[in-house]
Amino acid sequence: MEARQRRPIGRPRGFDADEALERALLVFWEQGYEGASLANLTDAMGISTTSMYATFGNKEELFRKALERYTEGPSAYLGRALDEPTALGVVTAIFAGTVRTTARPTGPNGCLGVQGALATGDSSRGARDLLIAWRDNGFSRIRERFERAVDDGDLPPETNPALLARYVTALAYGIAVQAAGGVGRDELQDMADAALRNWPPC
Amino acid sequence: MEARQRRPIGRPRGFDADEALERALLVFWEQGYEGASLANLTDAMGISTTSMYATFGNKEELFRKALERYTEGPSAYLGRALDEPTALGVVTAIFAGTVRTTARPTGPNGCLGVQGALATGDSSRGARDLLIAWRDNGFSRIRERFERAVDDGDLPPETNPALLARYVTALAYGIAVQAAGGVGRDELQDMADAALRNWPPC
DNA sequence: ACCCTTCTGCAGCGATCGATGCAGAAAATG
DNA sequence: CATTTTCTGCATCGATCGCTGCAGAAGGGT
Repeated sequence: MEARQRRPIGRPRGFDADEALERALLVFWEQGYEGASLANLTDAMGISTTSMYATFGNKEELFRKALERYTEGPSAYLGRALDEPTALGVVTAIFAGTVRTTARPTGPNGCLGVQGALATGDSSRGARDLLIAWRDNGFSRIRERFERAVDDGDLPPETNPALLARYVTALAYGIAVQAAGGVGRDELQDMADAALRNWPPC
Repeated sequence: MEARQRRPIGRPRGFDADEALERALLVFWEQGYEGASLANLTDAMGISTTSMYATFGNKEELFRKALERYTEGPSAYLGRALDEPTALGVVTAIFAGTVRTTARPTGPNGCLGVQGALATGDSSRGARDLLIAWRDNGFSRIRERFERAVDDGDLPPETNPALLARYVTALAYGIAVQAAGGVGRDELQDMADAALRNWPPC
């Protein structure tokens, strides 16, 4: 069989779908799902609504794909953090990644997974539930990493991994909320450093 | 002078403005500023849009008044917490109040001051900025309380009150985000208790 | 009685919401 | 060349958005 078709049949796309999705991600990140209108999105993406619907489906599907891109891009620090050899290293990397991603010198502040659709009307419940599942997935991965740390003897055997994961995610979400309100990167990093001086906290 | 006019001039209101505002508060709390449409609000309030505009001004003013009601009602625990004699007592009360208010057996979950308008479109920037100021006010009151605790010798003199206040508010916002996602009251309270076992954390 | 003031119900305002139908353009295929 | 497939630009859809004009109702003052 062939390695890959040279070009797909039919008229080729007149824009870069990846770059368009990146632009859409930035709009969702800054304005939230409900605050981002189709006009906002397509303007930023540089395409017509027709092209958007043909390529991405609809607004909710576009949001879902933007969230995937966010997970593999700005939020990819989580996966790397979980590979740190110690629980302390994991949490240090999580907090550093959270601060770096949510309080940025340019671009949107805050976390898409938090502010994208935290409280919504009925018509946006799909996006809201999607983010709830996204956050829950992050929590579960951290909890499982702490379970392994307990098994490794890295964390004391009496540690409650779920409780500890709740603590870490809560602090990370709190950092994201503060960053969304304009609190600066240095102040948030100092706070995270201070919180890490007591580890494990419970 | 008289104690009070018996009745104001003109046709009297056909509804209880306080109760209508309470209903509006619940809608904003659950659906956010952008997710709460005028139809949602007036339906819940049991009045017409005309009466709403005559009584409260417009949607943004209604939100402002609902936030005031929230501050003096569900969020009033903050003021009481700051009156606790020790910094540890203050933080314990703040966390307990946050958990109790954001993870409720009935009614909206989460914190209006966080999820009411965290990321919005341009047309809702007023509500967003209002909540940023609301959160900043809470932060400042906690920071000032910690400054006093340092002066009192209740907290070590090398304590950074602003940093500590960032930590407390971050954890509280994190609790609110988790509660908005459906995390239960007991689990959040256990986490807060565990975090308090190390105090001050920095 | 009469006027004045305030509130309510109905209807509808222009604008924007997310989403589509359709004709033609741009490519591969034959 | 003609055919097929896919994508684009234009125009627009019905629904909903926040909001308001207006006539009449419901009270007080004189």
